[in-house]
Amino acid sequence: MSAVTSTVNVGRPRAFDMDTALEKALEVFWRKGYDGTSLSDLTEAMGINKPSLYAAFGNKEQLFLKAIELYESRPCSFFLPALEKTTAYQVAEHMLYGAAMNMADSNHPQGCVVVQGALSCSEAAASVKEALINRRVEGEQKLKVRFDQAKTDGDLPPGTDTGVLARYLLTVLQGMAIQANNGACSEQLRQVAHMTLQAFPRAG
Amino acid sequence: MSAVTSTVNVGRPRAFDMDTALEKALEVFWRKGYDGTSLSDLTEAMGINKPSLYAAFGNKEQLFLKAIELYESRPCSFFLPALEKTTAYQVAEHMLYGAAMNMADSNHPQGCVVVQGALSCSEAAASVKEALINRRVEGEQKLKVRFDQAKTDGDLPPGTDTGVLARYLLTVLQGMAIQANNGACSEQLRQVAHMTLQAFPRAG
DNA sequence: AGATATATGTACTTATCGGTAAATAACCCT
DNA sequence: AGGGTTATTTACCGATAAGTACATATATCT
Repeated sequence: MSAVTSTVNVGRPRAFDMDTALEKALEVFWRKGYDGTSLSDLTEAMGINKPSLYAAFGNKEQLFLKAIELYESRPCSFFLPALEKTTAYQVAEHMLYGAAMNMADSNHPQGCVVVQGALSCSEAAASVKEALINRRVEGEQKLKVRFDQAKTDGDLPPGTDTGVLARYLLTVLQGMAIQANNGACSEQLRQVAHMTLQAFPRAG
Repeated sequence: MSAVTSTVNVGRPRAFDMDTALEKALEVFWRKGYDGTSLSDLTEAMGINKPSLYAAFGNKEQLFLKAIELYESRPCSFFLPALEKTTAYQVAEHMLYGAAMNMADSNHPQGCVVVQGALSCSEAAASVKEALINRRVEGEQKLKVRFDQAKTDGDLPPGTDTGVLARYLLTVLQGMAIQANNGACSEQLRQVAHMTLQAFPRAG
């Protein structure tokens, strides 16, 4: 009776788990980038055939975007949780050390898929490149807003340019993604995190 | 008589200028990355046909590597010249402000082709990815050596960890490449450069 | 049991990928 | 003018790209 698509268990059940298949797709996109990943790479890693992929996820682009969503909502992600810390300094600290830990973790590809998934790319990938830029810019904006709050909280000096501070932090984080791709280990990234905090304005 | 390939003007002369063709190729690789660039993209931009490209430059991979060589030896490149400055601080300053100027320059693609040319890529691009990683790591090593010199010159405090300092600076520079791709303008990158120098140890 | 609905595997499509064979054109040297 | 050498053009190669048609398999609902 309902006009919306029913979600009852009718028809042949899916033979694979969508979440784990999406995890596999994320892993491939992360390692090879959008242009560098073929559908064969994806179906092989996900353990399904192309028609199943298309039926479940739409197409390559939509699969990529869903993988990015998964990436950002994973338990091991560090960006949004860091915003919850009580002071601006702690936010920065948590973000930088979280990145140092996560980006060089050998349990998954190095770096950050939002940075390296479609940086320089073909015209076919232009829309996903834009989507990733938006994610990065929105993250920077969220951090700026958090720092604005910190200013009214009094844990940042009144004269602080929160936009520059947020951009500086994001620049280092994005640079750490490149460093991780260079082969830098967590300890080396931690040292960079430590130096970065030297430039951070302490509680006024 | 000579055993080496003669360079006399024998045979039909090349109808295009190799240097300007290589500039065009660089521009395309810079904008689209190695995987994202097709031979059609290249031949169209360079104004030549595929056999001419292969005869003059070998293949796609060799053309890419030659384009990178050109990139690093261009007059507007800022990394190596900065190493010539007289103090460690001036080296850092020159490098950071040079990057701010160059990476957001709208006369060419944004960012840095050594960073974004083959970050996450297909297996076909694995060798060029390695080549770019080597370039980045070698740049970092050169900067460390320069800072070691600065330490003996007495313009860095004796306790300075030059490896960390070099890595910190490279991290920011590589992050600035991402920021430029995000659409950041030179002035915004200059602000990041300024903040970065806050964490820099001043002359002891 | 039979109808309906969804998922699956196989095989296919069209387009493009990187790369090349072969014929022709344009130069220098004798 | 003719031979030697190299560049250019056109047309092609096999492989792979993303995406799909279709027949079959497996579930629920009546």
